[in-house]
Amino acid sequence: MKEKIKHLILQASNAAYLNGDLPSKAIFEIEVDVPKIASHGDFSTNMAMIMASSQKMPPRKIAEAVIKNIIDRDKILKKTEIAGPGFINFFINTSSWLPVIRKVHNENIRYGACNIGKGKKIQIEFVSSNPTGPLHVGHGRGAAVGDAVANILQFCGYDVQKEYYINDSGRQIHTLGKSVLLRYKALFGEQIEYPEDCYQGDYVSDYATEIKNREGEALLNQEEEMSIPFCARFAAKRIIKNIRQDLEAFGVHFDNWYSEQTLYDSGKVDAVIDDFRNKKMIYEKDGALWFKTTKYGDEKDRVVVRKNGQTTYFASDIAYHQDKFDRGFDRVIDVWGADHHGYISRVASAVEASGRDRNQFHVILVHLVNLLRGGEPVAMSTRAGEFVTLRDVVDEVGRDATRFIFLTRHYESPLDFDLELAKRKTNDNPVFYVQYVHARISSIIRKGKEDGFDNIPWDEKALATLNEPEEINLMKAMDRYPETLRSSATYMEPHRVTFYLMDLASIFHAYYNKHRVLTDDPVLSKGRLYMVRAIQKIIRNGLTLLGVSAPDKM
RNA sequence: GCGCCCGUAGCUCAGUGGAUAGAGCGUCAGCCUCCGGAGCUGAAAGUCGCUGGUUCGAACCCAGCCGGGCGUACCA
Repeated sequence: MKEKIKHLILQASNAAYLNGDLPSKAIFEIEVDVPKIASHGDFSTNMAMIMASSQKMPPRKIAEAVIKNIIDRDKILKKTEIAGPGFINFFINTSSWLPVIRKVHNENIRYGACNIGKGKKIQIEFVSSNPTGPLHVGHGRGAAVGDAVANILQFCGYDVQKEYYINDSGRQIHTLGKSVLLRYKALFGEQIEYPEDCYQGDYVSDYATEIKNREGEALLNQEEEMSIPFCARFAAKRIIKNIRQDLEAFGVHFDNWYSEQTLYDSGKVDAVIDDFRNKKMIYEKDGALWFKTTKYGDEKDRVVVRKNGQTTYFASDIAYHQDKFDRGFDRVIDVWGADHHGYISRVASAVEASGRDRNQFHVILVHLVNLLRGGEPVAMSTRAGEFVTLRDVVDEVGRDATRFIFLTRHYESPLDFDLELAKRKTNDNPVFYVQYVHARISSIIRKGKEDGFDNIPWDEKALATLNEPEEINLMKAMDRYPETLRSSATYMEPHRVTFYLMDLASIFHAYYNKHRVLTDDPVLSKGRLYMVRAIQKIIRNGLTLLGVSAPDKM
């Protein structure tokens, strides 16, 4: 509907110029808004105020000229008015809202889809937790955000690939191997000092026991150069498997799992370093190799190869991001924890140095999750091995509530996640509020079938019975869904969908409370059934994009 | 010190140039012979951290302060 209004304004402005009502042809991007106050109409535009200086006319005069030239062929406008300093307010005929219901049914699960992506290949990499321990709630938030963004982008015409980057190389993996080996040795009665910087969780001992059962005491006599990598690979493999299972249980499925180690094995890291050395982007200083990230706005240059000859994480990241683009992605998105924000400029520099445009690379920073139980903070220490894992949370409060709550905030806002609250089935917990709409409508449909309303053919007369204010409100809300998705995709902000669904749910519940769908009048009942079924479809669409189920019964 | 993020109702948060700033929770007052009360209606509640600036118009943009978080490695 908003597009139609924009079209009318554009047409009117051109006509006004042609017949001399407006002196200038200059038409800007026309903004049409839904006013906050109902008395200001269904839509309004500020274009007359924006154009005042270029037209050299007072805004109200411009507004008059535009309104005079509007040709409303479809008779969607009930009236227009000029208000305040120069707003043009548009009031829509109630009957003009009706077609949205037909549209929802016709487009069905594609309702709200668009093609702003134009089929461009886009990769979104998220979670990418180190395989040194189980996923915690923070990773869960990243997973929920990344997955929802991916779904929304897909729905808006991008060709999306979801990737998990496995940091299976470097020091942390070495520490993991060492941790397991020490626990292993302890199983044979060796007196060992277990360092604080080793992984403390019980799972480390579990893997040690498993190795003991399979390999006996073979590792006791090996050099650590052999046994530590063995333990590391053994444990990492199992941890990755568990991570994958936890993510599947959370409803998150990746298209690709990419190993950091393969970047080294294939020589890509070395090749990138050589390449940039030749291009003088990498230079030697104090015995280390530095990348000139300052050239692209970073605060200081960054080390890629340490004095001791070991590469840094940044070295493989340069190769990794170059490889992403080499795989043909037009845009690359990384979802990181907010504590990594200091890393953005150096990776962005590397991307730019590789000849890509800066805005082809985008980082979504997901802020931390405070885990609470009944208002009290839950101890979370990875080192001490005391933490509630994502799996624990999903098992306790359920996948739907967990995912939905993660998406009830902008991702740059810290989030309190209260386990007791998440389990509550009240308005504290909006997931049920939204799902309840779906279940309620299913219930109405079941009841309707008993009353003989089954497979009802399309009937314009029935549709035309819809004219209650609450019904018009619902149609307006349905009409807003495509635009909500578009902005959610453009800004990569899934919480916009979450808020939309809560809003739609609220409007539905109010309607439900005031009016019956199944009435004594069969024509009216049919019309209302069309409408509620359309609402149900949107609720299901939206929840699906967020990775949340839409139950028929609760 | 420098950089990034945040500061909106008692609490948790929406709102990225428009008109009278919204929602949930909490508080108070109401609504079920009827499709699911996991629901609905109403009320009270605000100097949008502070001060300047930009303009017809600022919670939103700019500058400077004040508070909180994070980062500032030859860790990831």
